[in-house]
Amino acid sequence: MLDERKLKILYAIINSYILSAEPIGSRTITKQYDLGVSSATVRNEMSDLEDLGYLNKPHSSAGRVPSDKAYRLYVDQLLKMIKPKIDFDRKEAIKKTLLREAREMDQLLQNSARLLSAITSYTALAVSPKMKGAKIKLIQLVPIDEIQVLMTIVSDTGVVKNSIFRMNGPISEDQINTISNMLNDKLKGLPVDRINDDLANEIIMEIYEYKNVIDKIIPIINKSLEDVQDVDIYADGITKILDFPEYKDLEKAKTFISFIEDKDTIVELLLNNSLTQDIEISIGSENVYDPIKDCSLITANYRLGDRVIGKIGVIGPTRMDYYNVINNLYLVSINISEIIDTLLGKNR
Amino acid sequence: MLDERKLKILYAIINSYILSAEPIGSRTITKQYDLGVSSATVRNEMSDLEDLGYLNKPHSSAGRVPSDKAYRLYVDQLLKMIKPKIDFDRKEAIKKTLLREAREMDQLLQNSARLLSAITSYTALAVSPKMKGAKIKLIQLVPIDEIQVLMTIVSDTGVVKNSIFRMNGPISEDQINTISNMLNDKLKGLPVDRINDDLANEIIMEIYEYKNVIDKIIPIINKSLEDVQDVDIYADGITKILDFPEYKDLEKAKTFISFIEDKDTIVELLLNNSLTQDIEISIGSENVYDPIKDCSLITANYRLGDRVIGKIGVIGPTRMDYYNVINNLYLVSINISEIIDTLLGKNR
DNA sequence: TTTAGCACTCAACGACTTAGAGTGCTAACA
DNA sequence: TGTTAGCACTCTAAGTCGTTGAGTGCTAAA
Repeated sequence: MLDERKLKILYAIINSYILSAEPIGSRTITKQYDLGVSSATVRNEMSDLEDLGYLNKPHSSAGRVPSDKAYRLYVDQLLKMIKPKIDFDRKEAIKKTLLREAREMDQLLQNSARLLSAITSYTALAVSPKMKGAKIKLIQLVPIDEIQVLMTIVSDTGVVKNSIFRMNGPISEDQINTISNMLNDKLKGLPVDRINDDLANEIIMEIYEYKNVIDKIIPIINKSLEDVQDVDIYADGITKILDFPEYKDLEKAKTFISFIEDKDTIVELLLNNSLTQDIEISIGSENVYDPIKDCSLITANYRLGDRVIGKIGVIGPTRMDYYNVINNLYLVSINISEIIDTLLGKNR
Repeated sequence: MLDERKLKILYAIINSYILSAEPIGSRTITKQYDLGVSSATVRNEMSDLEDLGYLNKPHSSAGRVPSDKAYRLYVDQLLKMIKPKIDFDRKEAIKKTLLREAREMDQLLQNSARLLSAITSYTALAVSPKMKGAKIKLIQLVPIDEIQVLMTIVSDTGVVKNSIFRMNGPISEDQINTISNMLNDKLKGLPVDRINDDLANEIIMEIYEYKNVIDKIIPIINKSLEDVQDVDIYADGITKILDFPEYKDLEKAKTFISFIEDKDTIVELLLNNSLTQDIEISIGSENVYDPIKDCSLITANYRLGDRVIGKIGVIGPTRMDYYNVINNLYLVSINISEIIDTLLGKNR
């Protein structure tokens, strides 16, 4: 669509703007890049690029700024070239950092967010493996005392969730154990979100002698299972956004930080888009949520085996260093998948 | 030390400054408060108060600003008058809000932070019950598969901690159960921080037939117990600090937010001071940590029975609305204690 | 089609002025 | 001796104004 010279000029502007955050003029381009044409020519081309929607002018006597459309073009190009080459030394170095003091999933993800934010100097996000779609590996009830019972659920994605509930009346250890075994037999291997009323009734039929107890327990379990579906969010480098001139405005900064602080929205942000692409990028106005309509979000999946179970992401101004972010996000994500495999793998 | 008129003028200045955040001049005082003297007299008194260290001047032709010493005087006075009266309607209203969707400890504390921040319009903090000093109510090992074992520890403060570890080789369910029962017998009722090498050796002696296995498990358990001592931090309203004119400076705002984001420091901040006083206040330079040397921190304890197990707090500019904060913090804290008692109580 | 030249635009910056709030001192007063 | 009116003085905040410089867009020539 764009001829080669226009593309060259556009990329030059994007590169300069990513570095300087200041509107780029025609002379800056001709001085910094050897295009073999004069600034007047560049000026004409820039005017065309503006008409085509790739550039914007903050005001009539300022230079040009890339539009979201320009970044989109640029990023799509980038994605084609970036994937094939993985720097293995770099990958192993990242792995080493990720494993530092990370014996469990939560520390692994915490480390990932921290590392990503440190490398990229943007805000980094990570979401813990989602229970939805995960299979129950272990469900267990343990009496804590006469009326309190601890329910523990372990998923095949390595997530452990606890829930304490109280019975209406005393209940014996034997009763609890019987029910616990029963539940385990029935539910092991099932997807978490398949536990519904029908299944509950089936369980009740099976151990009818404990009907009274089960009747009381099932709704509690169901309620607990709702909580169990919760995922955790790890965010790091939230204040880094304040370093960028586009966020020198306090009101903007506040909106952004509040947005990142809101766990529920971030979960939606990360999990509500498709899980098919390895690297997902939404630029500026492509974002659904108002507070980040002048940010870009880049996310990557991590997996257990071949199943996508969670996401990590980086969010920053639209003029972010896409190359650096995409590269590192990708490296971190495949490292996470590998580490999870060694933590949980070998045994499905 | 200060005569009555000086006190009256000082309090007037503090009150005005809390509201306006702007240096207070002698005329402002005489207009807003009926002191029965002229601005010239007030001027003389203010000069004295400055010499005594209760007031500061931003520059020679500006009004005066209260010093930390002034706030300390003011707050100590306030504390004497505030405690006795508890508004029971208000207390119950707060309780209702705290209990909304709060079936478990983490939600209760989350709600507390949210509510406190909403009421006070400052940043609110809550720390989950500390394991240190808590007694083990239940410790349990469950095999997840051939080599993975889930350890669950429940404390009498209602904290549940999980830890998954892998054995070097396969281990039978019976073995795990025997060890689990053994540990439970030995450790139940003991303070978490009393589990050390001596005790480990004792346990090993007792079930010598499993020595090989126990030898492998004990260090893993010890390592896990370290993690178990971790507490969680709930923060809410971090960005509220940006609403105050004293934080219009981006660099200051950044330092503050980064400080609040650093979980480890916040844990120290909340737990490292004495637990004896119900309400603890540190004003400006009284704070140990540089980033909050122009903030005031007010904390309150919450309890299980008569044992202090955690803290909540509010942090804001030194010119905070101490009366409002102290009052609400106190109400929230006694509500938390009451709710914890009904959640865990009756059974020590 | 490209380019040199030039008039025009506009934000950013510094210099300057003004307004206003406040202080501190002095001298008079109760 | 404490209080107060009066006044000169100080200093910041806000507004005005000209200047600078980067940049554009148009025109006409190469």
